Amino acid sequence: MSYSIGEVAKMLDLTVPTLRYYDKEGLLPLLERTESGIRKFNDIDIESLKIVECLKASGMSIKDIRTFINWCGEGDSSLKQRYDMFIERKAAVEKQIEELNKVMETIDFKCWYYKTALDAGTEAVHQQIKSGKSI
Amino acid sequence: MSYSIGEVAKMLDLTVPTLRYYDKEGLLPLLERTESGIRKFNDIDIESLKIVECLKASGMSIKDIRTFINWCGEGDSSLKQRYDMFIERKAAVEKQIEELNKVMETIDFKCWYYKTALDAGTEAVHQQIKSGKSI
DNA sequence: ATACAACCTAAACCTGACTTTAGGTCAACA
DNA sequence: TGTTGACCTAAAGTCAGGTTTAGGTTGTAT
Repeated sequence: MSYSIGEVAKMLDLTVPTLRYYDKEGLLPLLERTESGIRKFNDIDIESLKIVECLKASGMSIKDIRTFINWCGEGDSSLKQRYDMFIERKAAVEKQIEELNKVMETIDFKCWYYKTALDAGTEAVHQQIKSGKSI
Repeated sequence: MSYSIGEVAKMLDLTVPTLRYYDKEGLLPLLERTESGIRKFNDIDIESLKIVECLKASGMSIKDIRTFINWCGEGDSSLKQRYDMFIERKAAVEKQIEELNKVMETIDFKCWYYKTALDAGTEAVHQQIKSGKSI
């Protein structure tokens, strides 16, 4: 099976220019073309793009993703680098989740704060001792 | 207690120019100054900045944070908007955590994939049926 | 044959969130 | 009194990650 750039854009919820940009940035080094120069994506390209999206969602830059893609093209000699990179990504994502959990606590407090204020009709319900300007 | 911009930068792990930028962007509307124009941060400003950081970490833009800050200055008439905003933020953060958990699954798989490949000395250990290019 | 959508490139443009630069003021210490 | 470090502003610069534009080609349906 092979897909046009427009089909892939729909499948992965990306725009056509974004896919061209990724290609230009070297994230699709093995992408094939028709004789007339039209890109032909196969299932492995789609899987690669899903990994690219995963790495992007983990907070990696395009430049660092390209480094990884290049390692993939170098074969077994880069296995250690690639392993280390995923271990590092794991730690980074764990840290982000932790951070978001802390953010959630604050947001949950604010939801309660504004719900009670809204029920009371006024934020003054929360001004026990400390008064004055506040968000 | 009041603090200089440099002290606040250290306390919140921000740069001095970033704090000036936030001020210029209207995130600190009640910030006081000395007669000679030097910024004087008090404890409530610090708390406000912590909320700004929380909202930023939840994925909000400076522009939208300013809108919220402006609502805070409008008093009780904006309670509903502020409540709704936090409910929306809660949903947004939940979605991000969910997304990161999916990302984690893929990364965990890749950690396993590369660990076994590394132990075997070659990625070929994973090529059972489908062979060819792959990341 | 002709239209029309989908494809192509190169290059310019855009946005957000800062950072850097340039030129100046202020406050405390020796 | 001088000098040093921290403060100030306005304006320009930076960077990532795309998006838009302009001009052109391709392929399929009528």
